[in-house]
Amino acid sequence: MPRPPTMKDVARAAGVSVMTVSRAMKDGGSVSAEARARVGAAARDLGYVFDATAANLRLQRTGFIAVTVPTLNNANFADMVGALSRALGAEGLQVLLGATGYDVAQEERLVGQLLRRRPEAVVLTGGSHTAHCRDMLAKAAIPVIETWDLPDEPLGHVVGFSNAATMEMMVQHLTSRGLHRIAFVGGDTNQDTRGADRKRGFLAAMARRGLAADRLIGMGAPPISMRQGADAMARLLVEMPDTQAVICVSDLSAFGALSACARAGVRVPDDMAVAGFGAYEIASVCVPTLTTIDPFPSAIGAAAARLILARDTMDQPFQRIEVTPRLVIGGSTPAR
Amino acid sequence: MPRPPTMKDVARAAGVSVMTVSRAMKDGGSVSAEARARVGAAARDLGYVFDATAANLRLQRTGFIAVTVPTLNNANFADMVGALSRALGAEGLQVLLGATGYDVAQEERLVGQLLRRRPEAVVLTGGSHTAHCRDMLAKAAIPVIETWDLPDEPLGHVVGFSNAATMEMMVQHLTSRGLHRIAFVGGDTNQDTRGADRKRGFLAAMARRGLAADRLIGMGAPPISMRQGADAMARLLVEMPDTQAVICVSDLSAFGALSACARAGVRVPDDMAVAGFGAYEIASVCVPTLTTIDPFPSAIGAAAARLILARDTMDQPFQRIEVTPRLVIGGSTPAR
DNA sequence: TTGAAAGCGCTAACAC
DNA sequence: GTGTTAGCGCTTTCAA
Repeated sequence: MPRPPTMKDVARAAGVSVMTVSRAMKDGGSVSAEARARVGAAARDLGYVFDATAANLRLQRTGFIAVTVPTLNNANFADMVGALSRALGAEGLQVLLGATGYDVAQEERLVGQLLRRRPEAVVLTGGSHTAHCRDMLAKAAIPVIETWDLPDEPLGHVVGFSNAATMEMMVQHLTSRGLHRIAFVGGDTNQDTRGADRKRGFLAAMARRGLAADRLIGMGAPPISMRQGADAMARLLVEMPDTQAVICVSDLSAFGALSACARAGVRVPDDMAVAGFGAYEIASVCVPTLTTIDPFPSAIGAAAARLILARDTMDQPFQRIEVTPRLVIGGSTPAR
Repeated sequence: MPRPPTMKDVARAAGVSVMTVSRAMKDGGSVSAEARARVGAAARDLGYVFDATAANLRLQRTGFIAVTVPTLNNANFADMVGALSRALGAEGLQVLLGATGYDVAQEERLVGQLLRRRPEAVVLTGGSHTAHCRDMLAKAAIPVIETWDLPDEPLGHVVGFSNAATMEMMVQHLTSRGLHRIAFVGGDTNQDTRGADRKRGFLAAMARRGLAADRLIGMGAPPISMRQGADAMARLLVEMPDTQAVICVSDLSAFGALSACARAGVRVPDDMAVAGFGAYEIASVCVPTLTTIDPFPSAIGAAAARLILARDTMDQPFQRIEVTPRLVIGGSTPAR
């Protein structure tokens, strides 16, 4: 298998020096129209493909932005990455994506791998990381952006929101409808730190109102699936049948809960109110529609992209951008 | 901002040559235990991070596998990429991911960008590409794997299935239940070529049985959303109320159709049968569960990974691996 | 406008 | 076991 042609090959074919080829590959280079044409023709003939690796080494700029998400298989994270990727791609930057599986140890490994590629910035989901991971990121001396969270001790920039505060909004909504016996369905590990934050927010919001927050259904390790949401609701209907409302850690589990109600002949919202998180498409299509929280994933991605693209002009101060989530009231909680 | 430390810096600090550092960074290198320890300590002190870019240039191996999908925001593609990424990551290969937006022109641009990174193989979704895209891939002289399809003129390896044939399975299922007035809901462009293939397969299957296939609802450009599925069903109920069954291009639109039936008081499957494609989680959770086709996305990803990892040992012949989809009968079509 | 030389950080090959 | 040399493909710098 012959090795792919290099600039040297193109130069020889075009009868010019490699430098002229290099200049001709760029837009602005000062090259005579004739030389440029000859180079273009030679490159086409040879099937020349520019080698970004070599250019990166010389320029000490890779054009990579490392991004970690808990999982690819989640519309919220996919939306964020999509928005980020589009905005960065327009400026010639490329996303280098990795999934942590909701596990800080795997995040640490992943970040280590990604840093070897010399990314120009790192975008992380969440604000919880191992000590070694924090250390690596600090030493990398590149912009770090934590998202989907408002960490107390951020590594750098932050684009996020308070997961706990969203539950205050939701509990407020439910109690305003006269519902007080409220359950929470989520994971029973702290692996999904944002989910755990929402559970904490739920507990705090209930405590603030003097309501008992002892209806907690833990469904194992994240991500909590639709099926697990359905199972949780089935358990709840048996074990705590006087429950009036259920807040689920995500719309996916909330939809599962909704389905379990449908199967059990429990009317939503009359017999049971159901709320989710995430404003996934399903929330606006299912019957009844789901009351949920929209965290504006693509706004988070777009804001992160803006921070990255502005890194040269306004380098120093760490930004803390809050993207305020919105309560979306659907048919799964009672009308006023 | 100080430049990150290089092997030279580590070598100086450890009192050895760069070559010894290089050897100490690998597992197998022949380095004395003492030197290895000194290098390790120096590297830790300096916060040294191995520069994969430079090593790649020297080794002429990047460790990148380029992967294109229509969109990240799709559980089927996310599953495929996840399986691929896990299998490749275990061997030190990294996925370089890009989204085409269901657009061959954008795929062409994307492939051009990705090839500049010198990937060691390319995994594409689908078998339709622009002429220039095919040309670039042919000239790149690296393994190319097309997935989710069985192209007539593949570029290289293939891991997929016949989208058209899945619709034969589905039409067979519906007619065996005595349903003959069957509609198809999908896009009305050819951008989603796999969706278009399924529509062709539907038309052929109907023709084969002498059934009229004139109940086609086109909902615009892909991806067809849950909402569009709901809108399509709403239209169908008005415009062709005697329709007995609807096949939707994906489970997402099928779920939308299901919701529209629920809203309209149409009983599924008694008054209307609904079928989807993809075996998304929602299909097994919604009420009733959806009859669908499981294309085994992670099997596709795993098979592609195997082809890539075996590229050295069994280089030449192009493989054509069929991952046979399975009909999953749910409650949205009538029991026998 | 064009070219020659030097070097980005790393490693294969070959000394010793 | 360790060091020296050369060079991967590109671009900056400087000279013509």
